This record gives sequence, structure tokens and C-alpha cells, in this order.
Amino acid sequence: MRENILEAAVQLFAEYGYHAAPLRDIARLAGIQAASIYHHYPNKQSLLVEIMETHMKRLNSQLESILRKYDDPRERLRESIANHIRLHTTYKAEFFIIDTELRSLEEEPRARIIALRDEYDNLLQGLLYDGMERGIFRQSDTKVTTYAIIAMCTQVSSWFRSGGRLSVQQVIEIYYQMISQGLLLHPEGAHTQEEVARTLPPSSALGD
Amino acid sequence: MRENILEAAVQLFAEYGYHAAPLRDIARLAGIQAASIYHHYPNKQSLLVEIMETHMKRLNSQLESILRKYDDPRERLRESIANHIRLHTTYKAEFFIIDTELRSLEEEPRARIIALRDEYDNLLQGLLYDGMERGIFRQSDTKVTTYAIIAMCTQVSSWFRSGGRLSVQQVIEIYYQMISQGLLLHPEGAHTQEEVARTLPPSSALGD
DNA sequence: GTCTATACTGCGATAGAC
DNA sequence: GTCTATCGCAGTATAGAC
Repeated sequence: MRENILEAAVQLFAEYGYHAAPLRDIARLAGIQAASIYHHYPNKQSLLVEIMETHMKRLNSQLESILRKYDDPRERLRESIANHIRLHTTYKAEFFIIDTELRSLEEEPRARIIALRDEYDNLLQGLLYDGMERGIFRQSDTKVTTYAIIAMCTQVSSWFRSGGRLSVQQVIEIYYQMISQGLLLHPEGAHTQEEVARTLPPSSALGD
Repeated sequence: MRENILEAAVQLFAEYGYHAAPLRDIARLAGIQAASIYHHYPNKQSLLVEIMETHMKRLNSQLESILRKYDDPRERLRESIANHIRLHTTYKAEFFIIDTELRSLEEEPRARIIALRDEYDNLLQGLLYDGMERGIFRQSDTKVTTYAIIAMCTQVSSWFRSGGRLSVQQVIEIYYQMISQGLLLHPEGAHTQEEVARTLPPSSALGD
């Protein structure tokens, strides 16, 4: 029953948002009365916390295992993107909630979830930094680049439909191409490294 | 006063979410009583609708003017990204609301706002398609690529702080580099499309 | 155009029987 | 472990004076 309640909560939180999803509706979807939920969970907030915590921890632990398994930055990047997209399409609703309901968390649980998210950010940022150090990735602001990658891969959970036009694997391919190669086909003249360097603000201007 | 009320609503919708922001608090922030809001707006929903509609229309009209002004896909892309990021940092809270409160719209206004968003998507998708046709952009799925670009540029509104480490212009540079060139420094040998395909692990090896 | 007062509704949560 | 009944409160919105 605990599981039924949680699934119902996932569905309604994702569809209407935490505050707009009445406990009575969650109960009805789980096939019980609202009061019965309190036998399994202390309150509404705890449903949200459990959904977020479970999936953020899974996301982190899988990324950690990828970083242990691979050394080459390209493989690490590819596998990290694949992992992110696979989880965000498999647990579409759950990650959509993580992405949109942080504001609905009370103070202490929010701090915990944000810490998990920061951990994830940092692992990816480390991956990029290492790849730049080793001359495999272009020099760029690791923080902003990390945010950008996470943002684009995360949003997959808002438009992906399984059984739709594209398979998960195709989406992963498209994203990896986009992230690793960018859009321009022939970077031509103005795009050798020195010239790029001249085009960019000096890195000192980007420093903290 | 209309303007004060709207500003208060923007601030509280962005901070707590539409459903979690009581009209009484919006009124207090605007320096009046809750009931007085109803002299200016018919209900709470209309505040949300006005915020979203105003800014989505602005975003669209500026993109249209860029597409009229420039012909080269590279310039169009760069200016479109710059426009997107500039608006999303200038009207940070407003676009954050557009991004997170679509669910809170009632049916008819939601259809209108989604139509505006689709219009924007389509203009960008057309830009990419044209660039690919003309051999300037890499061939890729225009829909997914458009979503990816919009997602990364939109999220700027959730972390950007004016007066922070990076200026708007620097953020635009970083994003344009990322989108146009990607992360890999030396795609080595793998610059052409066929070679890229050969360099990557065979898609079968990536199966779910 | 803003106020005070209040109607009305629906929410999360609790009590206590079974 | 689930139910019925209900409490207490907070929410949007309205009425009507000034």
C-alpha cells in the first residue's frame, strides 16, 4: 500500500503540482481514504521528500559508478549523459517533480535535496574540469557548462514520450552529438583555438 | 497600482509558486488590502496570465525582428541566443514563472500561452533547419536540438544573479561557444559526418 | 479606489470505532 | 490498517461602506 500511495502522489504531483494536488485525490487514486495515508506517512510533505530523495540518490550513485568505471573523459561524458537521460525518461514524472517542486520542500528536507543536487553538479563539473586539464575538452567555464548540460538533459523528462517518435537511445545520440560537437559544421576561419580565444572575453574577466 | 500588484505577484509566484502564494501576501507586498486587488484584476489567475502573456509576446516579437534583420544562420543563431538570455536575465522572475507555472493555468489561457511557446519553438526550429539546408549547421533532429537549446538558455533564469561572477554578455559567450562548437576540442579525424559515426561506439553497443 | 467584514469552500490533519 | 466523522484553518472572492 505504501507503494500505491507513493505512485499516486508521483502522478498527481507531476500533473498538478504539489500544492494543487489534494491528499484526498491521492488517496482516491490509491484506492483508500485520505485518513488512511497517515498510517503510512506522517504527512503530505513526507511523500514529496521520499520521492525526491530516492531518485536523487539513485542518480548520484549511478554517476559515481560510471566515474569509477571509465577514465577517458569522452567515455565518461557519454556515459554520464546516457545515464542522466535514461533515468530521466524511465522515471519521467519523478524527475519532473524534482525539477519543479524544490520550492515546495520545507527547510530541512530542502537543504538535504539541494545537497544531493550539488553533489551531482560537482561530480559532473569535475568530469569536465579533468577533461579540460587533459586537453580533450575545450576550455570553458565549468560551472556554467555543467548547468547547461544538466538543463538540456533534464528537460528531456518534460517532452519525452515512450513509444513516441524517438527511442531513448536516439535521444541520447542526438544529445551527445550536440554536447560534444555543437551545431556548426565547418567552424572555418574564425574558429581555430587562438581565434576562439580572441573572441572570448579573456579568462581573467571570467574569474571570480 | 496595477503595476505594483503585478510586480508583487511576480515576486511571490517566482519565490513560492502560484498556488503557494496567497493573494493576501501579494496585496500586503503591494501595500493594499487583498480585496482591493479585485478592483484592478478579476481574479488571481488573471495575474498569472498577464505575466506570462506579456513576456512570451515580447520574446517572440524580438526573435521575429532578429530573423528579419539577419540572414546568415550563424548570426541568426548568435543573436537569438543572445536575445533569449538577455530577456531571461532581465526578466528573470517572469520567465521563471513561465517556465514553472504552466500547470497552474486554466484551460483556455494555457492553450494561448502554449501556442505562443510553440510559435517561438517553430521560429527557432526554422532557423536551424535553414542552417542545415545551407550546409552551415550539422544535420541533426531539429526538434530535439531546438528543445535542447531552449532548455539550456532558459535555465539561466534560475541561477543567474546580476552583479554575480559573470556578466550577461559573458554568459551569452559561453553559451554560444557551447552550442556552436560543443565540448570536444579535437574531434580528430572525426570531423565529417561519416567519421563521427565511425568514431562513436556502434549504437548497438549502447543498447538499453 | 480602497477599506472592513465576511461568506464560502476546500485543505491537511486528528479522533476514535472497527 | 482502514474507515467515518469532524476539527480548525487558510484560501479566494464578494458585499457594501466610505
